[in-house]
Amino acid sequence: MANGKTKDTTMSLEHALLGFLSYQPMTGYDLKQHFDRSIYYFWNAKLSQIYPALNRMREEGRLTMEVDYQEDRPNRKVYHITETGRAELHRWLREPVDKAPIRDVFLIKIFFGGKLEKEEMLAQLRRHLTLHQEQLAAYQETVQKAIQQNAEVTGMVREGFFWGLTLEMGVKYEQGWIEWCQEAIEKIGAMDDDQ
Amino acid sequence: MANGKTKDTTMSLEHALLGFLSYQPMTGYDLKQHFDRSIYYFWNAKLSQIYPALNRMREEGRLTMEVDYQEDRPNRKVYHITETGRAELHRWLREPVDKAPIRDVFLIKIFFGGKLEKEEMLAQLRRHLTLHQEQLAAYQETVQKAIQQNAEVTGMVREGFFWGLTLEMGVKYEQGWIEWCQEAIEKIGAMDDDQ
DNA sequence: CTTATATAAGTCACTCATGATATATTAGAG
DNA sequence: CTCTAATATATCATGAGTGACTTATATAAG
Repeated sequence: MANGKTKDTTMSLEHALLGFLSYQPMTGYDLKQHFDRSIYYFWNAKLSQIYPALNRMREEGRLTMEVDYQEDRPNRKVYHITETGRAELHRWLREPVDKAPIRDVFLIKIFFGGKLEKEEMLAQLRRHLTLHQEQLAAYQETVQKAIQQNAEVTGMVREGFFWGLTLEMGVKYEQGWIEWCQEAIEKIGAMDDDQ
Repeated sequence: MANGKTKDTTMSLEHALLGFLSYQPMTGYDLKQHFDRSIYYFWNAKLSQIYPALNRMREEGRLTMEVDYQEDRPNRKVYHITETGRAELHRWLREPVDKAPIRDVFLIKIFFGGKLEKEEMLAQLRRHLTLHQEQLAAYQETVQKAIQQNAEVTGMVREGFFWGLTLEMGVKYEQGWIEWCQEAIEKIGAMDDDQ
């Protein structure tokens, strides 16, 4: 308790917002679109979380806000990152981070799977296999192209490389689950029915 | 809004507690030990979460509580699963579940990695590679043995099979990360320094 | 002789995140 | 001609989870 200020080492949402605002000024609504179109598969937030976060960061001087008056539509509150904000983003990006805990409800159901009939368990596994296969296909089709296009249009080649890296992790993750589901289905299929 | 009661479709912690209590009656403290020694790598909880959860479930009739008076130690509150509790556990286990979202802070840092110097990025990746290698080793040594022993001692062979399945997923998960980190380090190493 | 760990039970304040709801306008589909 | 989706902002209730703290006693390690 020597340092007094605990501040924050995490605050992932706020830093993700800073990250997008470091590319260009945006409204809360715009930011939500960016989440939904790029990092949604490993981080996302509702508008009800984004707006208070922007206000907090404005109070801390990491952002400034400018009102874009519109006659036919609701006014846009456009947020700009400040130098303080950029410095904080860079500080946070360099800071080491622990690996994320898994926290998967499905694995609890597998762990206590001995309580279920063979067929009930297989139904759960087959359903999950399909979900992961669909997600993999989505990554390889939709997201892949979205990232490529964005990198080309904006000319952010270096950035595009890192966007691609996260996508590759997503692909690897889904492939792992698919393999595991297939192996598990095989093993359970080979089990004695009375066991 | 036709059904009135929203109740719960998730409530994973409560059902995990029911799962362990379906093996044998236990105290809150015992349950915490079981979490820490088996499913901690994909689900865990603090005692401050477990105690209120047990009280809620007792009020709902899924558990009964019996006080085990001790002279030299604090009294033990031993929780027993009821028939209602067993039925609810079985219902929940059969219920289909969505795949868990990834939610990994490290991937946010990778996504905005274009802001960092090549060496800063490599430091992050090397550190993460080590973390996942250590976790993999822990799974293959400690956890593997713990599950095997428990299955043998308790004679829960069928259960042990499912415990093993979750561990295999843990291993696959870590292997995926390790491969990805190695590939990412290689690619970044091969990048032009001025890029 | 002191400190740390294990056993055993909790409470309380706080953060993070979700879901529901409100308000206001326009463009487009049925 | 009505209804829905999209644009844009925001509040409120609730739930899940963490961390700090409290109260005891027994034992093991330094």
